[in-house]
Amino acid sequence: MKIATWNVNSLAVRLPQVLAWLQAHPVDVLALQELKLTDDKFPHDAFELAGYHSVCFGQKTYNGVALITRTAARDVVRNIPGFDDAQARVIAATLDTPSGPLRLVNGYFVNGQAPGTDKFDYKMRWLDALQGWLQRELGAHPRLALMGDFNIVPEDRDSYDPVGLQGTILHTNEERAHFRALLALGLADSFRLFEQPEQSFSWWDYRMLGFQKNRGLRIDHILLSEPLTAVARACTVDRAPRKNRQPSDHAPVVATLDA
DNA sequence: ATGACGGTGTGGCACCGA
Repeated sequence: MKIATWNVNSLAVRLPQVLAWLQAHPVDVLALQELKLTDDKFPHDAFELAGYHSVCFGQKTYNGVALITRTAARDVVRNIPGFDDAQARVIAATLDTPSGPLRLVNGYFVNGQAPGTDKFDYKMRWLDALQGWLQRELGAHPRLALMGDFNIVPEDRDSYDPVGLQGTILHTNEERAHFRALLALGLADSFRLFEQPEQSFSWWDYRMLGFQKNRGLRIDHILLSEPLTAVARACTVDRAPRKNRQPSDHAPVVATLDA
């Protein structure tokens, strides 16, 4: 099976591209971030016509996440239980597969603006809460994938300018420590399970010909628990949609699992 | 040092993203 994540930067604008991508890449799971629309405007019908179920958690203008799935999802959780959050950033659900239940956690992680700001503090509190909740989730759901826009550059090789951007947002030691803490829960970065081209990124700035110059960051990730890591067969970034006429600034990331 | 690009909202622009 294939599971994918894509920050679409407004589903209202990107819906035709998402549907076209799904037709060309009929993945079993597509985790979407930055819907930028409320639940009453979510296009469930369009996904149903394409052969998909959908569950969403949106809000006006900012944030918003959804899970698009071939089979119906159950046990849907919105945001991090016990963490009071005005922003819609997490949706989790379970799929029943021939290999057993598969828990999906889709997150639009906090950006954080800059170290020392209120937004950065919020990012740290949000990451603390996520980590505690995921530890419990992993106890309850051995087959778990944590996927989404992490807004964290895990290592220097995941940035177009690791020296110039050292210590700046998405690159700080604090953010990277949180990423490693997630791995320490028993998760693996599926992208690094396989050989990859150098300078592989998942986001490029709209400005200054960022994509054309491949000045990007790898901030969209699919982390797999141990039973899923054992059956992982590939993980790739699909750069093609970034070349569309009206692209998201992010590209989809796709992981392939046996069974 | 700044702004560049794109999306949203209700605007004559500001805010936010990464």
